[in-house]
Amino acid sequence: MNSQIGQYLRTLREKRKETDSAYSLRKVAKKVGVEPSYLSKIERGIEKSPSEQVIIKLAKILDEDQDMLLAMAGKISSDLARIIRKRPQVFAELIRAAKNMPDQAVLRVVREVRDGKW
Amino acid sequence: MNSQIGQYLRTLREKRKETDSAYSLRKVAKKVGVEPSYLSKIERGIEKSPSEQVIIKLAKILDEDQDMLLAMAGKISSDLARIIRKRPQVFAELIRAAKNMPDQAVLRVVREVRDGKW
DNA sequence: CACGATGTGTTGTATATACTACATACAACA
DNA sequence: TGTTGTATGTAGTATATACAACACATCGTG
Repeated sequence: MNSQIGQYLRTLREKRKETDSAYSLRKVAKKVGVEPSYLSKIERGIEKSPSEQVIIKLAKILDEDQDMLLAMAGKISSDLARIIRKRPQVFAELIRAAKNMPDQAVLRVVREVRDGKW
Repeated sequence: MNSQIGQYLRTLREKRKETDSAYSLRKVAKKVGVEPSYLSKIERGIEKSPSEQVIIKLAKILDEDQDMLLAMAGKISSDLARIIRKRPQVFAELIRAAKNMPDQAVLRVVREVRDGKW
């Protein structure tokens, strides 16, 4: 099922491994705190997506964006979820409004907002 | 645990029931497609939050905002989740940027976006 | 060529999720 | 007074989630 994130994780790790032997499956698994066999199955898409905790650790170790990895695993950062749940109607409007905007436009809005244009 | 949404649902339903006998627990449960005992437990906060499907049906029957009910149940509309997962980095930035904005400011941004100001 | 490191296969499992089924108890109404 | 509707209590269940434990085969290397 989740061969997406699996393949992606494997590619990232193998690339690192070429120049750094600390990126063997077993060593990464140990750093993350899971069994090697489990990580193996994740990378091969046999196991369903791991927990948010595990994904975040993998993101840090592999130096990847955690929001993207979580999305590939079909999840959403719990901090984002919390923000939305606090004001569900307002954020629902915001997200649905931005749905069809090109990235650039969204990011321009983000910058304006950050500059305190409100 | 979820006495929040439970109490809220019960209040809504009981209010309706005062003037419309179609809003008994049993009848609402039947409309939703769940066992009365299950709905009873949800309303009393004994049962964990129901599925998105059930919440959406309840929102329609009780004429409430489904994003809010979902949020009260600790969930996020799956359509919103899908939008975010398609472009996780962009939307993560947007949401985090809007985190501390007052509702009014967010809604102004929404209006601007809707008016095609991009 | 022995030995450690590496990846994988198999099996099991604790916990959570999202309910159903059925029995009991009360209350009104005819 | 009986039956109909209403809420609740107890027990059980199917499915998913998120892993661990351990044995096994291979591969490099010192």
